[in-house]
Amino acid sequence: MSVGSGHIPNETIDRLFSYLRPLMCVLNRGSVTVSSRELAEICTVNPSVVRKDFSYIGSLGTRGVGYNVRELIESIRRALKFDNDIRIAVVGVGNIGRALLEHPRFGFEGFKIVAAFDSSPEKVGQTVGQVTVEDAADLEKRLQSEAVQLVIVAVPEICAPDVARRVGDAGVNSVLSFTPCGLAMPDNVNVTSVDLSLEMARLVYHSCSQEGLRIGDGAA
Amino acid sequence: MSVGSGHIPNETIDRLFSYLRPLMCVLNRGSVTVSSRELAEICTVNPSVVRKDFSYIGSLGTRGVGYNVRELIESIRRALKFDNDIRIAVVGVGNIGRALLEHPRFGFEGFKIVAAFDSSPEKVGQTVGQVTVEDAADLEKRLQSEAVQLVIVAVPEICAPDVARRVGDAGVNSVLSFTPCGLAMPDNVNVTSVDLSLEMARLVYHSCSQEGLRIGDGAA
DNA sequence: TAGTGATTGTGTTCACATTCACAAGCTACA
DNA sequence: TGTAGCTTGTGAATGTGAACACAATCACTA
Ligand SMILES: NC(=O)c1ccc[n+]([C@@H]2O[C@H](COP(=O)([O-])OP(=O)(O)OC[C@H]3O[C@@H](n4cnc5c(N)ncnc54)[C@H](O)[C@@H]3O)[C@@H](O)[C@H]2O)c1
Ligand SMILES: NC(=O)c1ccc[n+]([C@@H]2O[C@H](COP(=O)([O-])OP(=O)(O)OC[C@H]3O[C@@H](n4cnc5c(N)ncnc54)[C@H](O)[C@@H]3O)[C@@H](O)[C@H]2O)c1
Repeated sequence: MSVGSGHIPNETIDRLFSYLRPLMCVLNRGSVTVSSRELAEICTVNPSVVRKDFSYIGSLGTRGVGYNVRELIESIRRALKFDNDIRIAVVGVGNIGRALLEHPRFGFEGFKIVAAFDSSPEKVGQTVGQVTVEDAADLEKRLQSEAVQLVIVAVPEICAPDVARRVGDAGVNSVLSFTPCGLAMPDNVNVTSVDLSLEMARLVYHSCSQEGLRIGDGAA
Repeated sequence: MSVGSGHIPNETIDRLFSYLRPLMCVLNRGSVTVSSRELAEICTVNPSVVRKDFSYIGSLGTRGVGYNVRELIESIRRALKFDNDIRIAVVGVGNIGRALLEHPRFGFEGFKIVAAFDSSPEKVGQTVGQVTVEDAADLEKRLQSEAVQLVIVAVPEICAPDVARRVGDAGVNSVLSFTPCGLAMPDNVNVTSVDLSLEMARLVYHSCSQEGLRIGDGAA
């Protein structure tokens, strides 16, 4: 019972994606193979974690040698259903929306922003990044005609629930929201909220907690 | 053995923070108490999760009644070491940095951006949000004089490792980075990277996975 | 072809987090 | 005062991922 027959843990999914960037570096460096130890070092994880992660998507390595970098990248993308570019739309071209649209890196990583929407007449018609901002009134229709797979919601908090509902109705089932409020969504729609406040609170908490650990560091 | 004598699970820390926003709403609504069932419903978690989370920071509820909202907020903030405003600096006032500086919500949530830095002469001297952009050359000195607890790094990828190192040297031990590359940091510095690509990849993966589950939804 | 050194793949063990179930304890009311 | 109806707090069971150790397997060399 090997090749991806069963179920892949959530944490493994995340790590599989996070291996892609370092692997591209290794590939550009000219290496043909990479060992679990080396990759683990780059990603600061345990080597056995790397091996077990790869074991979920099949036996890709050669004992005594390591993993073929090119094959590995290919297999990870396949496992993550990341073969083709992911088609994205941005709703709300304010500070955040603009930053996303002008961010060139997404294009290199397999994400393609195919449309942007705003309700403000001033914004509609502007070209930002690779796309021209469209009127939010046409949202549903255009999401379908552009075969959008994922929508990034970057509108003011008060509008977010309404926008999210419309996105869901249009048949898109992945939403990345920048408003930390909970968006009521049907079961078939996955929502993730980017909550910077939470990240910051966590960081500060952990820094404070380890404060007490700095004991006995007198010069020895 | 009750009141926060032991160790609080990481997941609980995250959830405790995430309860704060809904609790503020409940408070503004005028409710004096809230039950674990009600709060769980708002946050879409299991009620027993809520109760166990609160049990880690002491016995705060009244059986048969629920939790006093005001006391609860107070206790959570205390447990998270969130009594005073967290002092933050932003390095790199580009698209992302500007969005953060102009975001008013952070102020209401207990985060205070006390300084911003950029290396571009055009940016230095500009006032964005509540602060005036300073020259990045003064970074270390100013981080210390402003008693900054957390630095948000929003500079181009190529500069990030250098900026991070300087921040660490200045004695700040919490860094929130927008570059997804791994930043080598001493052990006493906590780094979190905001990786939107990862979030998007995860969303799409899970949407694709549950595709096969839509079986037998013929009109019944 | 046999021996050596290196690395993968995985069964097992361990640690942590979620869920469940229920006794303990509070309020309200007659 | 006693009873009924909730809701909390928590021990125990369950589920899930991480760490570990080691046999299986490969390339290389003589
Ligand atoms: N800026 C930050 O650093 C930051 C941090 C955390 C969370 N957020 C959240 O992200 C969201 C966006 O932030 P921002 O700073 O870009 O806000 P912003 O005010 O700069 O931009 C919002 C944009 O949405 C447009 N808009 C409003 N209603 C709309 C609708 N119904 N349909 C389409 N477009 C609509 C507006 O015209 C505007 O262009 C907000 O909810 C904010 O709370 C922002
Ligand atoms: N914009 C996005 O949507 C997005 C998404 C994901 C990640 N990121 C990452 O976030 C970071 C910032 O993105 P951005 O869009 O704001 O970039 P940006 O180019 O708009 O802004 C970068 C700013 O940093 C300043 N800077 C450069 N070197 C500096 C130094 N040594 N010290 C201080 N300031 C310096 C520049 O003058 C500029 O103002 C980048 O690493 C980017 O890859 C951005």
